[in-house]
Amino acid sequence: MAERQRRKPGETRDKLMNAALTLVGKGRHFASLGIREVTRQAGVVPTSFYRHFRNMDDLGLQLVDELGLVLRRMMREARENVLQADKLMDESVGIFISHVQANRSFFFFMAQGLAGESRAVQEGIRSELRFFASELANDLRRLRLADHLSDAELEMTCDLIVRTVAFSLTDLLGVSPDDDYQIDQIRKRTTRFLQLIFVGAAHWKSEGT
Amino acid sequence: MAERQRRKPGETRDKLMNAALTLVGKGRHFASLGIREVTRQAGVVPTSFYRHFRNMDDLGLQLVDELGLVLRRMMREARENVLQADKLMDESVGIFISHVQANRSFFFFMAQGLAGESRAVQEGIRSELRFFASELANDLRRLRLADHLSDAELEMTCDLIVRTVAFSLTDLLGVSPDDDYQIDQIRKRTTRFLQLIFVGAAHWKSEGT
DNA sequence: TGTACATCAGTGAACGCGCGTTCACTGATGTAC
DNA sequence: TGTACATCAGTGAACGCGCGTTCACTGATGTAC
Repeated sequence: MAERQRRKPGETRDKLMNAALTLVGKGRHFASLGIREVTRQAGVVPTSFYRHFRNMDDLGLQLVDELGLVLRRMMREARENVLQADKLMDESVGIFISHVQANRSFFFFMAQGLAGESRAVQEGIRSELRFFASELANDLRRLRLADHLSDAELEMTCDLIVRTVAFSLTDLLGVSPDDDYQIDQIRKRTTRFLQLIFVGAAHWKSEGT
Repeated sequence: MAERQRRKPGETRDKLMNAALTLVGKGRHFASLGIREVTRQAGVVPTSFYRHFRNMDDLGLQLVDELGLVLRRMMREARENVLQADKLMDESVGIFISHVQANRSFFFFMAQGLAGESRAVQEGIRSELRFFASELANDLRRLRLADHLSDAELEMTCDLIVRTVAFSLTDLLGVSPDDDYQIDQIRKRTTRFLQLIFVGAAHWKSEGT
């Protein structure tokens, strides 16, 4: 081949990152991927890898950054579409699930990375989740859905919500993307979890804990 | 070497499983471990591996079984020690944390396996968690702490509790085992999560959801 | 506008190494008679 | 109790292969004058 070199800048870089994601999406664990394997999947010579990444950990870190973008897009869509407070949970969970379906590989990567080999990747994903929780807290304040909670209590509630949704992610990824019945079960269960947490938050103060 | 062959039956098998766990405990991901690496750590010749396991996945499956024993021991201890209902959560979380500290490698393996490469390992761990949740439901019934909840509601609550604790596991494993301050923070946060869930469960019915 | 040069992303060949797996062999233990 | 044999967990040598990484090279693009 070797037809054209130096196409659009960053093209090969993207190809490599997508190749890694593709392999992860096929069920491989990121920690077990090799450089030659990724370049092969990307249709690129092995040496090209080093033009863009120092090693696989480095590629992982850059995937975390892209993951951040995916999460932010999801958040934006949720904010735009959730207008009525009473449907907040239903719709948010729905948006979450549809984004997971549309970016399955990314979310596989995220689920793997939480207990992954690279401490840096782990920290990156964790900090994305923290950011997510704090944005959620802002939104709930804005919608005046948490007026009776102190900042610390609201933060705790949002933290628990994000964790619960993140755990549902592993349910979702364990099921075929075509299995609508199972996916709907997960959707319902996740929604009920969130409702339970909200009921808890609503009555938190009255317990005097 | 080759001093003695055929010592206690299963001795080498245990050595291999412990070697894999040790490597995982050192931060390696199970999916990236190799047969030669594990046998090296175990101080055993590579060919010995095949006397006990077909491949690394097989070893992983057998680790899941042992993990089950660890979890059952933990459950038993919790049942023996939690006598007063009002300290139930505090003490249970304490027992959980001390067992994680005592079996760190096992819990690393568990956290990794939930989003792991082998579908079988994943299913095994998931089913351990389900079992745990159903045992918890039994206990809460027995202690008459869930009288106002239907079976389905109680099951949901216990599921959420187990998930929350499992997620705290990843917090715990991300922190040095000597960092008492951070561990105490995690302990407190987890306890508060559980309290929030309990408050939610206590007021669930009154919402008419 | 044209020319000279630096930069940079791609290439293919080559390296030494560790990997998973096979094989035939060894000797201790368990079992049948 | 003794003997013959099957079984089984260990061993070390050997295999071919794919791995990560290096190197010198190529040619397109960007930049200075």
